[in-house]
Amino acid sequence: MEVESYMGRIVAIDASMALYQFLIAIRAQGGEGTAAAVLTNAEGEQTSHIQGMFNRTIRLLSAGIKPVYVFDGKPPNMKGGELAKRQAKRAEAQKKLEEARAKGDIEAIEKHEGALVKVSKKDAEDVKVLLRAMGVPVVEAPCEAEAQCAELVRGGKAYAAGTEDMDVLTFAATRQLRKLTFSSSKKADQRIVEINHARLLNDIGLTNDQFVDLCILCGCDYTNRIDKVGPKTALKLIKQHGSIEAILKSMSTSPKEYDRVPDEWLDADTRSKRKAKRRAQALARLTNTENRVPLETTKPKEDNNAHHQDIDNKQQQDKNKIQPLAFAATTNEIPAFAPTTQSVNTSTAEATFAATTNEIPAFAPTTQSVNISTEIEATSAPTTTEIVQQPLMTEATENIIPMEVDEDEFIPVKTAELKESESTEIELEEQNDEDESKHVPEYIGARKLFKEHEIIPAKDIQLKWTKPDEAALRAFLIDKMGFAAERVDGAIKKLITAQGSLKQQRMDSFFKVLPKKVDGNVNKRPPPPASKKPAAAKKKKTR
DNA sequence: ACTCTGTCTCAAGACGAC
DNA sequence: CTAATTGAGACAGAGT
DNA sequence: GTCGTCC
Repeated sequence: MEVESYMGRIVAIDASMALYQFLIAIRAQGGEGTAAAVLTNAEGEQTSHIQGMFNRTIRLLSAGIKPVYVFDGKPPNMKGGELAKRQAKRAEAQKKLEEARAKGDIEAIEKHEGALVKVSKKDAEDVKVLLRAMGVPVVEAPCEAEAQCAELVRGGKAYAAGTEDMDVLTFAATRQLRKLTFSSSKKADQRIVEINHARLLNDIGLTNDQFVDLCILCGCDYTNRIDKVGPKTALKLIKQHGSIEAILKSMSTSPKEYDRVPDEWLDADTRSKRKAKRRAQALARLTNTENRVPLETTKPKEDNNAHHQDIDNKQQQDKNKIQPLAFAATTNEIPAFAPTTQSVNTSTAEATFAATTNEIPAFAPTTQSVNISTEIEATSAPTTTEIVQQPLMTEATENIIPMEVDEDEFIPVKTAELKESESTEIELEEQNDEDESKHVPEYIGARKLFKEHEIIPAKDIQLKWTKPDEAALRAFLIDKMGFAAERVDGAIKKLITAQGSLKQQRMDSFFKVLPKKVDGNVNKRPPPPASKKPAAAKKKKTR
């Protein structure tokens, strides 16, 4: 769509997301031997986000679009499992950044700084001050901003949610606008993309409930996923069975498939049964060495092997330790750091054989190691990095051993090691046993978050665009943030003009009764003028 | 040959003078 | 503890 | 359109 189509429309925007992007994108070019950095005022406070928000808002208003900015509240409870991963990642970036600084590696510094960008509470507060002075409404969401944006649209307070994040559709926003930054517009791929929720559901032939399930299957922020189920398969399964429950039930008839369902998705009962079974298998492995015999030897092709080596080496250099380990576990390849690297090329088949045999009961060679690591990550507390690395390290090392050690002396050694790692794992599981009985399958929690997210009802929100407070703006931007007075004055002039012309209503509101649109009436006929095919409306998220 | 998933890497604003 | 990403595109590998 | 600059 062209910008002009949205003249007079109210658009709800996730402010935190926007601020984050400004902080990443708006940087002063580093001089000689200096990394690019965010803009700051004399006190060293970040100002990039102020600059970005100020400009963009004026731009939107000038185009006749009325923005309402929605700020995040408290994060939802559920992100617990994911949280640990993110913390680990962040800590890693922090470390790398310091290393890069020590070495004076500009490129690396910039890269890792980008990964550490954050929007602090203060940054958000500053922007709220700015927006209020501009006469633009601000909404403080109790929880996730995307959910609140969706509510504003559903409740008719806004025409659409303006965000790149597909989650708003899962939150059932009536409409989403993407690429709202019509910068030097008119180019085909610069045009605003409108996605209509009802039409989307109609096109893919799902109810909203099913659509939510589909999004969960494809992978949302709140849950693990079923291995080997991506967008296509998920859609197929939902169409076939109608709900996640029905899909799980159907999968449960095939042990191989059911094994892919993450523990967290099972109800307490099934879950503890599965764990008991795992424990039994672990014990059996320890006591009965004959179990190690059967397997399928998947021979890697020579050239593939070379390729993986290459990747491993690279990862070892510039990635954290968890990743190469996980990689190795998944593929049964030998990690590059392994002491026995030399023998890899000559006896790949043997190595693979050994790795597979030691580890895993014949039915699912690759998934189990993955499951184990997920499990540990999910159950471990603050000290994630340590806990995760230990067992994986033991595992990986142990995979190597058989190549060099004689069977006879190998068995006792290996048993001892195994015992150690197994016990760690079991211990971790047991820590969780008290929660076990009240465990609710993860996908149900996610569903609840999408459908009953904490929000302020749209009817309780009044949005007003008022004349800017010129004095307040000058005080804030010039005196506090150190912006150039001349520029600010010029911008304020634009702002006043834009705000003034907002008073004019949309043309069609003079002769049409429906004010905001053909709402949520599911599958009512799609409005004629809508964008081309919302084929781009595939939900995808992999984290 | 084709389809799908999983993984990795990357980029992420806007103004205004020219 | 305060912080937080996201999506797209390219590509390899598994499965059919 | 590109490019340097915004703080």
